[in-house]
Amino acid sequence: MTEVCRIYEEHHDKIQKAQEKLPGEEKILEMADFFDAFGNPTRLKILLALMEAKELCTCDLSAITKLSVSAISHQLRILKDRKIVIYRKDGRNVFYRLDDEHILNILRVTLEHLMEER
Amino acid sequence: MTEVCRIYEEHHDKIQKAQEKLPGEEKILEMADFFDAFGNPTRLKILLALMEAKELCTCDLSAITKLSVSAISHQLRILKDRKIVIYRKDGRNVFYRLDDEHILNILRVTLEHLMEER
DNA sequence: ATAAAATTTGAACAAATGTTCAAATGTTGA
DNA sequence: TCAACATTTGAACATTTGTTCAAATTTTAT
Repeated sequence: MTEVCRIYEEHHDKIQKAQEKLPGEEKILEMADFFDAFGNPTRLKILLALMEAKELCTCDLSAITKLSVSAISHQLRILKDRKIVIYRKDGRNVFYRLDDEHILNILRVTLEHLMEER
Repeated sequence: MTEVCRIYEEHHDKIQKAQEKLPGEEKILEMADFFDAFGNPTRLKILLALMEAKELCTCDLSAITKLSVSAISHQLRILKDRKIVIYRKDGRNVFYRLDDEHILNILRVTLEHLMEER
């Protein structure tokens, strides 16, 4: 499993340094979960819609994305659990927003990146 | 499938505007694939290691992450296909790097975000 | 030429994911 | 109190994903 190539000696310092600087397993799982939340078309549509509209209820999101209310609700739960959206109840509606400026930022930087031709 | 709640009328403009501003399906799939690449612990470890070390070969990455060379290679293929890393062959080694500054940026912004207590 | 080294590839398999459908929950207005 | 509405939830199911293992490639050194 952890074979090692011959340039191991040569690269030893580099490897050790990188290993030390790697965040702990727990932090890495948290970070992967965070990115994973953006890495699904349905969830991403929700986030992009919230980017435009600031605040939308489950039903609005279903209308915008043309996906079932149930599918949207299941995905909203994941986004909620991962602290990517926050919600506010008003009567029988539940309104969702992006959690903070960072989320908006990450979406913006990435959109920008993907818009560049390569 | 596409039920509509009673506040549809009230939210109609908001919904239409959000729908118009949503990127096309293809762009959304591309963007989701991009994020998805970061959303897996193994791939994220690879990226974080490359963030520190600039350039590493398959075997280095296996040593740093303590995962099998084969597992690393499979994941490197995905990162390569999605233009997140680039590679350079040197003899029997293949050296990988982050594709560009944007990738580094997104990793930095996200690390920063996750480091904030909430 | 040949053997060893570094990496890639493909098949197989278990685990995780995302949608659908039906039912449950909570809320409002009559 | 009841019916309609908005949302959530759970089970089921097909699809996708990620690792392992063995075999194939490619390159170097002898």
